[in-house]
Amino acid sequence: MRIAELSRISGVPVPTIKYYLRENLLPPGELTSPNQASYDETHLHRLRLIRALVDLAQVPVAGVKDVLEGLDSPTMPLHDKIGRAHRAITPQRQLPSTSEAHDAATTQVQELLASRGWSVERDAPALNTLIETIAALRTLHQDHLVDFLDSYAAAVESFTEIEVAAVTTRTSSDEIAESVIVGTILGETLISSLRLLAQESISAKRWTKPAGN
Amino acid sequence: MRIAELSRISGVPVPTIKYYLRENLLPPGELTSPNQASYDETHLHRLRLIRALVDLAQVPVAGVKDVLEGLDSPTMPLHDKIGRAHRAITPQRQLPSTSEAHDAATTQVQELLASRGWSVERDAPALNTLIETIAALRTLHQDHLVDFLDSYAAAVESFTEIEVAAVTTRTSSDEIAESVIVGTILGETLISSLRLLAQESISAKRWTKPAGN
DNA sequence: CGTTTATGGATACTGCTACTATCTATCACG
DNA sequence: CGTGATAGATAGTAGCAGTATCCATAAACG
Repeated sequence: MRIAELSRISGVPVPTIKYYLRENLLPPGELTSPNQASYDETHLHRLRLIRALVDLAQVPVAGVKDVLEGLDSPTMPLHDKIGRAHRAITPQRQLPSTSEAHDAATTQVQELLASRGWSVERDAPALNTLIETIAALRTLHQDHLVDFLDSYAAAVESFTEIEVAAVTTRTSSDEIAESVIVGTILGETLISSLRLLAQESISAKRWTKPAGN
Repeated sequence: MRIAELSRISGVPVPTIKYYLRENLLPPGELTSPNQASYDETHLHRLRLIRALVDLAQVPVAGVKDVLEGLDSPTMPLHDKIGRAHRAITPQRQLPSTSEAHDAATTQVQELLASRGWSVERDAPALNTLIETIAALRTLHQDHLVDFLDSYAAAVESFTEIEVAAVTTRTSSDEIAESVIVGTILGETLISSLRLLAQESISAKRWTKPAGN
């Protein structure tokens, strides 16, 4: 198919497709002549993947590029591909000169990892975010959430087990990487939406009738 | 305290504080003379809240403004304040002309809500995101995650119960609104980080040794 | 009491991201 | 053969989140 059809089916404007081609998010079509290329199902699929990551999961284009480079690599270990996905959805934060709250949070996180038996690299992108978030919650006098950290972690673990189980049902090793990455990134969007819906439902029941400010 | 000290303690540059003042994210200090104002603990706290939402939770400044306006309103029902928080973290998406996948996803979500007994407004911001995400997952041939939607929802419900329990331990109705909003927004960051850590740990165990790419 | 430094308020400018628009030289198609 | 689409290159745009500059004061210091 030509670019116009690709655009029509995917709903992505032609100039945007050209932009993705320029940025190497999308591999070039097969040139049939100096100014004619033909695109196929793989391009359509890739384009849909890009839009899902950008629109739904709010991943910046540069991050999508990293993720896709990982997916396209035949030699990169899956664990490293996952690392790219994680980095794509956890913005790099500059470390803020160890404060008191920061140190306390670091300790708590270390304890949590130990008690749960989670082993992660010390420069895992999410580690910093978790520490900063806990420190922020404490500084904002919202310790109550932090007190339940362990329950949260337990519930989260059940998520991840579900996910791993889901992924391992797909045995084709070609597909498993994309499955994991999409699951990681879009799964986050999915869970987040579910959480907000659950919250709205509970909030409606609890705080619309008794006018509790 | 003066602006320089506010800046020093919070780590936020003076020009940025001025920017937040301009945008009415931060209430003006008390003027002691035409060009001198003094700020207090409430300004510091508000500033920290802004930074947490902006830096940690990636909420756009305009969204933070909405959320804070809600928090500052003495008359707005809590449920509406929560609505503002939800809108702040779910970017408005333009609906993409009902497609086949979209319709199927809509049906599935309706069934989920019914089976879980969740009652939400039909224009809840998260509803659309959930539907779009499910549609995208199916279009990308990643149905496996969607198949576990109910398990996800169950686990998510346990989150929210934890949260509600945590919040209700704080009875001061003045504080409850901020608690809920901060819990909603930073809680998302917290859960997301935990999930990534759990995933990394599992991924390390599963896919670094057997080179399973 | 004069000089240096900081401040409030207003306006302008910047860097970054994610596109859009335009242009040119083909090329396909009726 | 003429109309319209296309690849590829270059330039321009809108929105966001700050930064920078300026001015007229006011505080702090010697």
